[in-house]
Amino acid sequence: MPLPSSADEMYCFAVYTAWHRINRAYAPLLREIGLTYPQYITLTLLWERDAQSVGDLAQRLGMETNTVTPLLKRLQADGHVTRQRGKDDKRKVFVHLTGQGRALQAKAEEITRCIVEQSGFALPKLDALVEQLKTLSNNLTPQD
Amino acid sequence: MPLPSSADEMYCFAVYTAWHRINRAYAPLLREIGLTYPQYITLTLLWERDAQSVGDLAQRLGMETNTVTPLLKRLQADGHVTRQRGKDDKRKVFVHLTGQGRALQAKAEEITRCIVEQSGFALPKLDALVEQLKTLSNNLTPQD
DNA sequence: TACGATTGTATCGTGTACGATATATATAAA
DNA sequence: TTTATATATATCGTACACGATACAATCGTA
Repeated sequence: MPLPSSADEMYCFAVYTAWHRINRAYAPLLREIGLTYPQYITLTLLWERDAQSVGDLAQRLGMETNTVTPLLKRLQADGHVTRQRGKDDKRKVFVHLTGQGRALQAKAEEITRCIVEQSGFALPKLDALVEQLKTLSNNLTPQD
Repeated sequence: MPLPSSADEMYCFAVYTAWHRINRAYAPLLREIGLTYPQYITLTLLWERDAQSVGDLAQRLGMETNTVTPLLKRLQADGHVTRQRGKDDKRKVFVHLTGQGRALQAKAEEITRCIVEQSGFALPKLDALVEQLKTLSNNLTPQD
């Protein structure tokens, strides 16, 4: 048993480890299309709905704008998105997909399909897992 | 539904988010005793068994030594551990708890107890969750 | 014994992630 | 209209996290 002896600590350690391994499983595949995992997640939100503000993206990612801003600048530098000040409210910056950024979706879906298959989990089991994780998350940070 | 539309992506997003929220729930409490979450996890391994090598700690944390080395140096700078070259094998560096580092265990356990209570999960449910995460993790990176 | 390969740790560069803070814009109040 | 407050984003400093690489110590084999 290579985990902390206290039962309390095992639970948090397990989620910590699971996140690491998922990231490590994704990283080499995503690297082939020049993305990091957070960049991929961010693009996923944009593929679902284009032209979101920095704040909206940060809120949905559960991150701060000071994390998302440089990430978006890298996506912009790589030609996947553009960033434009809002005309209505000049404080806001809206992120738009480029053709190149939209074209990545097909490749990314292929990668995700590969990972999910590798997980060895059938859909009902994955659903239950996701539900539990959501409940856990919401209990820990109910303000969101 | 503030998540990616594709079912595939939801699962990985859920673990990603859960890890973030657990970290964010821990961070303010750990800050009171001057630790980050990875530092806390590392100390947990040392509280369980003292005098482990850098490589052993990295392997159990699922991280690379180039991540663990600076983390351990910070723990050393803060007076929680010492690092000593092995006498038998001089390539190895063994990490030992100081009295101060050992004294943190009581405070840290109190924090963890608080978090687990906040999670709102009874032990059998947590056990099931941990089992699923372990299976998922192992499927994704079976080489470990 | 010598020497090539392996092992254990550390260094460097890049990319998240967050707290604290700054800046500009927008809104509300006086 | 001026002032105060709130909002949206960005900047700065610190701490992970990893790939690539460097280096010294050790081991294996000739």
